[in-house]
Amino acid sequence: MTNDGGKRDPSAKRDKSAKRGLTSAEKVLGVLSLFSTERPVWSPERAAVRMRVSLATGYRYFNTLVAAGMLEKLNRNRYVLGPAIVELDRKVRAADPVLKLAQPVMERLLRRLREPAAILLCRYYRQKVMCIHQETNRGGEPVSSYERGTLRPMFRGATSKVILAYLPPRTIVDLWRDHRREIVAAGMGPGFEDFKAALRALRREPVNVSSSEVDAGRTGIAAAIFDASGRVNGSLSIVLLSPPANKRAVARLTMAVQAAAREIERGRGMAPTKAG
Amino acid sequence: MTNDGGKRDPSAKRDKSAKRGLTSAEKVLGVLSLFSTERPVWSPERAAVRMRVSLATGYRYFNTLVAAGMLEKLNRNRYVLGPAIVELDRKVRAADPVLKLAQPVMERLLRRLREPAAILLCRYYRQKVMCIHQETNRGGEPVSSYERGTLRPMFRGATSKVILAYLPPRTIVDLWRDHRREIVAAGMGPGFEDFKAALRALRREPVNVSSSEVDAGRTGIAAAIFDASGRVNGSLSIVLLSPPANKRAVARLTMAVQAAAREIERGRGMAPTKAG
DNA sequence: GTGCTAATTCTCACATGCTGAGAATTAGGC
DNA sequence: GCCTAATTCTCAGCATGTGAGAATTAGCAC
Repeated sequence: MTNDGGKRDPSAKRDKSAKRGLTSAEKVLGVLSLFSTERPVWSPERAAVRMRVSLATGYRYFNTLVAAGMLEKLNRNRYVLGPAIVELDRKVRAADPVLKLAQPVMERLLRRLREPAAILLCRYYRQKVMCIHQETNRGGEPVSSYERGTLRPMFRGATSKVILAYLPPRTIVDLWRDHRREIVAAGMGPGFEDFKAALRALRREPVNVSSSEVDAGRTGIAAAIFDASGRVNGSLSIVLLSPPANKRAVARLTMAVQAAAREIERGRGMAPTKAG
Repeated sequence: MTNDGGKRDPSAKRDKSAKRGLTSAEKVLGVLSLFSTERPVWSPERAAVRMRVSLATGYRYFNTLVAAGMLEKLNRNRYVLGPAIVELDRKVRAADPVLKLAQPVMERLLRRLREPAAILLCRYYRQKVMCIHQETNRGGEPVSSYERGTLRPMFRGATSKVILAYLPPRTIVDLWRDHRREIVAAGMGPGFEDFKAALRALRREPVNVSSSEVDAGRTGIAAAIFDASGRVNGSLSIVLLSPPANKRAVARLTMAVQAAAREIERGRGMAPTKAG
């Protein structure tokens, strides 16, 4: 799904999974990850080649995805991601307790800001950080790169680093194994011990402030959000579109984002619908 | 996906599809439609019972969906729809040319309105109408029932009726077959000829105005949006939260929504990315 | 309309791999 | 660190997914 070139989820069992071929349903679902912003339209033929299946099977896959609404036939030979996805995301939003809690807090936080900024709610997803919700005091456009569903780099930017700092040890090990190069480039190397030390350092500050690490000229001020059992759930961050005026301004925003994160945490507790 | 109780897509071949059982991938995808706003959390066991498969297979289905990111394990026994859906919807939005064109038009249209209102962009989807985008001049909350991904009834409300009016004959026949009761209740019966006459009547007006058909006290003013080959693509509508002041106000809004729809249509033409 | 070509479905035989039942194992909670 | 429920594993049997190619359909040009 992450379009990372077909690399399997590294948090899955690493021992035997490599051997066994993909199940049929996995291959069908895999078709969805062919679709990207750069290449939003696919034909069954081209997909069949990419998935290493016959043309007939390519059509079979597309047909079952179309039947599920996950794909939509634009016209002869041209398919795009389908409306079922839109409907599903609505359900995801409706079922997300953190989003529900965070939204009003984010709106309130934004209203207190005088400078052009965006407030971001993000979470960890597959060795990256995904934007869940954005509030902005501009006409939307200038910060559109942070909209819901966008992925951000794991090791750069306050939004990500504040999550990274608190990820469970297993995940940290996996990240080191899979992204050593990137970690070193971000100044958290060169060894695993250095990386862990960098994370400890991040944990010492309640809020992370980073400038121009993702987008030039932008400053992120981020606080982690924890769930009831103390695990990191995501992050809340203020993204300033232009460099902050002075130290005092940064201090003020630091306080504000931290307070907002704590407020979101306070709202949790009531368990969502019970599963049977 | 529409949660319509497992009813199959009626636009599919109706002759032989009934006989053959579901393919494996179809069943896996079918699991996703168990999740709803009312019941957002499922266990593999309960899903296995609902899908008429063994417990082991229930776990297998959940595992492949989790591997694809379509489901996420909250904790032991509790699964929710996963972040891959969020990521996919981002791609859907990025690939939607109508949305891209409509958004600025909708913002501009909204700014011209003095009264509390929402502007809706909608489309046909599986015998219903789905909201694709919403712009509102209130604090979001009071019109939240129209947010992206929401389904609206096919035969009530201006937003839907203006689409219904131009659906292809095949679809109309299917709708009559599957929703006769509802159509009659909406005053478009009692016979198929009456239904077709009602649609003709709708087509005679460029804009449809309906009051309190979906939500009490609300008025919808909607215009159809057509694609380059003249097929109905969706609808643009103004939803007034309180009854309009007078006839003149309605006439003004009618003009405005129609002009906006034409503006969106004018923007199309440039073909999206070519498929291979 | 008529014909052309490419897209799409169909047929069928084969073997892959999905399935259910139950045993074995793992993991949370007290 | 126990205990019970959750989850995975094993395995045999057969349903069904698969590829190759033929048959059909649908869009498009003239």
